[in-house]
Amino acid sequence: MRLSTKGRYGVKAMFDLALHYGEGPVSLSHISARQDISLSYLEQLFGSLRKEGLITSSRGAQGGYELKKPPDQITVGAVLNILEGTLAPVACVSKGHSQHCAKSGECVTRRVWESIHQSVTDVVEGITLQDMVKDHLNLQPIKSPSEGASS
Amino acid sequence: MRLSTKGRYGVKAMFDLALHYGEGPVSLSHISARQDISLSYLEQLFGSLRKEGLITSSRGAQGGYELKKPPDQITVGAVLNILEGTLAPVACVSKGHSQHCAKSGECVTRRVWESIHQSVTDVVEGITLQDMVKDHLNLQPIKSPSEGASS
DNA sequence: TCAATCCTAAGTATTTTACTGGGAATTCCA
DNA sequence: TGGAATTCCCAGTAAAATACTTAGGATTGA
Repeated sequence: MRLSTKGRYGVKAMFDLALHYGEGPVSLSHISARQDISLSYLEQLFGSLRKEGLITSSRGAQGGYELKKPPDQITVGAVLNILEGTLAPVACVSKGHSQHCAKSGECVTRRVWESIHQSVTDVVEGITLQDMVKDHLNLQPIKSPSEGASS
Repeated sequence: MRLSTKGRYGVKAMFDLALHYGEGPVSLSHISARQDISLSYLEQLFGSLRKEGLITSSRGAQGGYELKKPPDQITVGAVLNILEGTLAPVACVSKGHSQHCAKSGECVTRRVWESIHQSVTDVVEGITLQDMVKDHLNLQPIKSPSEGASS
């Protein structure tokens, strides 16, 4: 039940974009450095995310990527679905899966997998990039030049 | 986020044991035939399940496996935890994982993975083999009033 | 022009998965 | 007592998936 690096890196990278939302395009080299992810691997992931309409790109110098929608309108689930393919624990309960076993109607294990799938889906569809940004700001120690609060 | 065959087969097989709970040992060759799982692969899985105390074995002719506890005291989660290792979507939120990244305290992605892990755990810990048996009996078309449950 | 950047496809080493095989030990039953 | 049915154990292995890297082309701003 492990998430692959695609999903993990993808969420981290999208969070990074959310953190800089509204500041113009962010280059992959910056994300690569900040989040410690291989640049060329990121290129792959962002290709998929762009094709699926989550981000827009601008080429050339000073180019980069931006979220296509505000962070509160992009869920972690959307990112994971694109990069992981599906979050179904077994193939037979995933959405695009057309052919199912003859016994699917009376299959009790299938019901278990459906429950897992549903709960995972509910969780990830319920978390937006904006939520992550908010969390981040709360967790972050406040750095104020005037106060000089140390921790 | 796929479950491996170990987890899938393991739950199916344990469900089979639950269905025959109280009828003496069930041999792997029977489970193999009924659930359509390779016998020698099942041997591997049952080795783990036995070592972890979910089932007991009796060797020799007429031997086999039995649930060590009643079906309502064995959860799907217990089975999956043994066979899948852990249900954590990323290593850093799994239980036995001691070393964590320096930033774990302020890691927002980690919180996402924790939420997923928690929800999956809640679901699978909340389903017992008894629940599956009950479901199975409900789904099963009633065959004949005179005949009892023939499985 | 040139450097920074996106874009794409292909290649590859490593790891994981999903088994299979061989054989030893144990136990029931005829 | 012998043989069939079973668990038990460990090692091997083919195929698939993962996690990248490499190479190079296309685009754009300064």
